[in-house]
Amino acid sequence: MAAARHRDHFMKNAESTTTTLYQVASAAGVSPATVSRFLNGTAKVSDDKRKTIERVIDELQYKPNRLAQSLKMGSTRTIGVLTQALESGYFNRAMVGIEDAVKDSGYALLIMSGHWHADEEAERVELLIGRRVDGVAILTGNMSDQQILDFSKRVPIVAFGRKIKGERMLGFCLDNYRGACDAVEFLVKQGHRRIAIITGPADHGDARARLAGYYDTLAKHRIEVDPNLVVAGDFQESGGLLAVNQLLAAHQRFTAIFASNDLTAYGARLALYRRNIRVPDDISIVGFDDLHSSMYTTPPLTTVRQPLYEAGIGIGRMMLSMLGHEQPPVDVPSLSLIVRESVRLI
Amino acid sequence: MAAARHRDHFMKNAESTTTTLYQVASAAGVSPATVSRFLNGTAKVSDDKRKTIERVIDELQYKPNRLAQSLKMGSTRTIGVLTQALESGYFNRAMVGIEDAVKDSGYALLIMSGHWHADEEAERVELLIGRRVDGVAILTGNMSDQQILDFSKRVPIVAFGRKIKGERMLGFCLDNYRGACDAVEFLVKQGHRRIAIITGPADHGDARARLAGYYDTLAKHRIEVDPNLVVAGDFQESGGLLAVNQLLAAHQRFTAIFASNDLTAYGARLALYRRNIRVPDDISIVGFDDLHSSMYTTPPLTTVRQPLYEAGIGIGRMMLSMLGHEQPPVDVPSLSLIVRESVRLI
DNA sequence: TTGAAAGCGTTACCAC
DNA sequence: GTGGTAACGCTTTCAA
Repeated sequence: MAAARHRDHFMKNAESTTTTLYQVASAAGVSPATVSRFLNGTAKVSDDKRKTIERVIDELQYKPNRLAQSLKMGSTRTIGVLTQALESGYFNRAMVGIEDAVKDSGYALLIMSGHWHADEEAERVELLIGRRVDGVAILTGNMSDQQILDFSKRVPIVAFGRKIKGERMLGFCLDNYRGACDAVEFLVKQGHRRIAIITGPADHGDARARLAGYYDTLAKHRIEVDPNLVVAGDFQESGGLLAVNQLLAAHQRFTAIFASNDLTAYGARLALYRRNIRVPDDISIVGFDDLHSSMYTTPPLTTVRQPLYEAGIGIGRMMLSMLGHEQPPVDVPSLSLIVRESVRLI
Repeated sequence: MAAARHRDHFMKNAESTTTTLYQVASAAGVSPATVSRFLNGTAKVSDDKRKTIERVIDELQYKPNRLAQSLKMGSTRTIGVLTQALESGYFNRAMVGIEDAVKDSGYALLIMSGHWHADEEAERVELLIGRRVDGVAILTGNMSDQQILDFSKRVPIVAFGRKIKGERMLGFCLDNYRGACDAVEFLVKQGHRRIAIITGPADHGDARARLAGYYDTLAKHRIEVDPNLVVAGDFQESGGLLAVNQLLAAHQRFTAIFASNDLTAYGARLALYRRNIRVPDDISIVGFDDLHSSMYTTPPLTTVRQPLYEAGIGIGRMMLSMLGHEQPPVDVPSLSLIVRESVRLI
């Protein structure tokens, strides 16, 4: 499809005639100020004038130009959102929450993704600010806290996955550590002692918290951790698959796997399937995140649910409230273990 | 978390001082016009002036106000995207394509979702237009072609999943019918005769095309279709699950299931798992879409791949080219059957 | 209640 | 090359 060819065709008649408030005013025989006042309810407008203005407005199909409004008022009524990947079920769950939170506020979301790359993230935020968003929501990522704090001098920020707080900046986290403790605790309670963990990226805060939860819970139960059972993943299915292959190739003995996130669990589960190792009969698996699809894996995955949607609502509301709009309180539930069918009692 | 409480704290010192081009001009001892010319390379600027301007600009950390630019130039360099759900792996794959296509163009994406509801979709497009996007990309949805055509009088549109064409509007589809034919053909070639289909929503064009492919392919092979084997789904996992339950409860005989999309296949697969029916040993499944996760289901799903990413690239490029930016051609590959492990030869 | 007019921060035309 | 200045479409004093 030679896209370029369409150009000439489409460029002509590109001038959609836009009605301006000024035109409405003169057609209605009043001043622009009056029309503006009518539109915004800024002041009382006499009944007869209001009538004609109303009529003219829909005769002319007048729609205010938000650009001009924004320029004048210094607010675009737009919230920038820095996500990491448009295709991530994890982030998008939160995104839906944000979307719902701002739905009726007149704010729109300007979404950009940083792909877990600090430089790219900073560049996107810069872009967002350049576009004069009223605030930006940052979903985790790899920028330093200081970078974000600096940005918050230029624009209000709410950061998800950070505990930083500042003048015009709010940050909040879910307790990944506790979630991981719960998961491992559960495994232990089900009689598992040799529990492998497939970690997330080493530079990822959440991944580290989950790993810490693993270590500490094992320690708490005086279970010695076998370093051979902690193997690196990457929060992707492929990493989980590779990790299990590696475990198996090295003939490690283990009865359960704690996958640092659900995607990892999916990969792990496939690796097991390939070798005819049954889940949970032979090996138990617990994941982390509770992606929607974890309800439909075979077997359905026991996993730690992150209240991402609620977190999204929280993010949206916090932003709105920083922007001066009264918001109802939101309580983000804590992480909770969802017991399904991928763990067996031994 | 009582979001409202933060307000007072954050509202003060909300006035970030923004440097304007005018300030740069006077600090550099030149006219605004000159600064503008320098910034945009619109005309030659003498070396000494350029030097001072450059210096002043980064002393003052000047960043042009895009709002003012947009107002003046009549272009926001923003493309509106109407998707259906922020959380859909299907749409988001295309979204990533769009994102990549416009990445270096200076355009940003303003994304809104219509949730498959014609009214909401129209409302969003209206919002998008109100925000003066330069063009809008519409990803399927339930608006009528005429509605879209009407919108295209106000703003350039590229519509994915529609075959309509207009003055300032381009539409293109993937060939769902052919894809479905390929899927069913494959099943038949593998020896299946009693093939159930779990359909998508009846009012969904793609779903209907897939159903038609099912009927026609069976007919082509002189296989009589048993109406009991066509059961309704909803493009969600739950629908697939229910459908299979229904099939099984009615004691229908069948050796294969054609799921109208991958989510449906996941649900179907779980229903089978619950009854200890093996896939593909007892029942074969083929899906449609080839979501990323279909590579990691157990067994990995045989499915029809939709080149959504490439379609996204196409959408982005078509948009850009309608907007007057020369674009490289893109060829969107056709649908193709990805044979994995969920179908058995009988 | 209403209007005139001064911006908001740019760009671009018209002179010089 | 460069400066003055009129827009772009709106909101909001300030007067009347």
